[in-house]
Amino acid sequence: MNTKKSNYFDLVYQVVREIPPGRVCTYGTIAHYLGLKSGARMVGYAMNAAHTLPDVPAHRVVNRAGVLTGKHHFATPTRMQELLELEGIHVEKDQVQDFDKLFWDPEKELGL
DNA sequence: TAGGTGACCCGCG
DNA sequence: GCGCGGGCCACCT
Repeated sequence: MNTKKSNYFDLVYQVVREIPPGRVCTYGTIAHYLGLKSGARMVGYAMNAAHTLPDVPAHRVVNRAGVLTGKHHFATPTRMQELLELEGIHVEKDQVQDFDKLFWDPEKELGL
């Protein structure tokens, strides 16, 4: 196990990994769920490091507007959208359709 | 060592 | 009601 890695990073990965297929979550929600008063920005940073982990579906994490803000950080700018479509999520112009319905709230789904 | 950036969000004008 | 700017903390160079 890692020893000098920020634990809160792993916490973000844990929540992201808990996101079921065909569902999406937001940075602010994860930050609030973990209690990261640091802000959703830190969650985005964790996603950047998520590239080191194979089981971190960062493509299921989008911003408050349901826009694939971080798609540009994937292997390819279209990788994120492709992955979401494979999950059955309709994405148009880098924007998640029915995002309001596909939204997955950990505090509710996990049963806080 | 120090400075700047960043996959964002909220508040104010 | 809408638009724009600032702010928060941690990682990177």
